[in-house]
Amino acid sequence: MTSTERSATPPRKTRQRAEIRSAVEALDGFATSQDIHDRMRHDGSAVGLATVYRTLAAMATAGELDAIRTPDGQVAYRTCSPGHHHHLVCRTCGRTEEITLPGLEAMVRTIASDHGFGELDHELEFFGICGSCSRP
Amino acid sequence: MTSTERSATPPRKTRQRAEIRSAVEALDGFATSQDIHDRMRHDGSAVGLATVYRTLAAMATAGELDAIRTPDGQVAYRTCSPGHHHHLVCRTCGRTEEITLPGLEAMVRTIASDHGFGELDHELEFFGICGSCSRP
DNA sequence: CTTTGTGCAAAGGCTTTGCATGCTT
DNA sequence: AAGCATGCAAAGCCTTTGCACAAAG
Repeated sequence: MTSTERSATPPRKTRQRAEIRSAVEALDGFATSQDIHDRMRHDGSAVGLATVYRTLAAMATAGELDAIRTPDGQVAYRTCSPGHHHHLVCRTCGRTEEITLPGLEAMVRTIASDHGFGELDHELEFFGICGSCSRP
Repeated sequence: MTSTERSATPPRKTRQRAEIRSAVEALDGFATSQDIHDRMRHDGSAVGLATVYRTLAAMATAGELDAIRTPDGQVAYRTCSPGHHHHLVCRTCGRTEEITLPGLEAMVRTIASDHGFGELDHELEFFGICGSCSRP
């Protein structure tokens, strides 16, 4: 059931995968698979949409990308340290800022293990109204 | 654009709406529109799925419910919790535990205002694997 | 009586999947 | 040569929407 593959075959090096990686790394914010596909086509590379979906999902699973869900339900990816920072998204203009919550990690880990939970996935995004939008 | 209705017509009192409200309030965790629809049918009430979707969305907009998105993209609702607590959801068995993150509120508020953000909506749910599921 | 809510079913949008072919190893 | 990766298109899934009827105010 659960993916307990011992050592999955390493991904093959293909032109598409390389281009997709470049496209994602060129982004500074979050982008959906379709956004990335568009960007790539605009950039001259021809890659199938399905491939973009598959590759991004795989990269996210491999921990190379972070994936979040936008309020309207789309999946957005971003290259970022799978490390410890989250995002503050303005739900009016969409502007995104990175934030760090010092101490949160430890706090959560403690509480989680306290409840017997493991493999904690801290999907943790904040949505608010940024200064420009709240002060007309 | 933004819903700045001065005082929209108050919602009418219908049997369906009452039943939907009961169903949602009877839940302790999160439930999708379909979950609630199932529960209701199981409970003997006949309400259209579309009505459940519409009603829950309306209640969420009205601030009577909180809505989050599960990792797999569905919208889940819960009755607005009076206090500041969040949830730890097992992504294998679905079991939900309430957790409190002492100090988080202040932490977030500080950081948010630091970035000029207001009306912070701290939708903050954790998904992990509970003890029973990780230890077969 | 007028207006909003409900039901059913079809449409919509994002994402996944099947299958044949191409390319990596 | 063998097998994963890719492409295309079709299918899937959750959710929304149109329209006619029933119910609330």
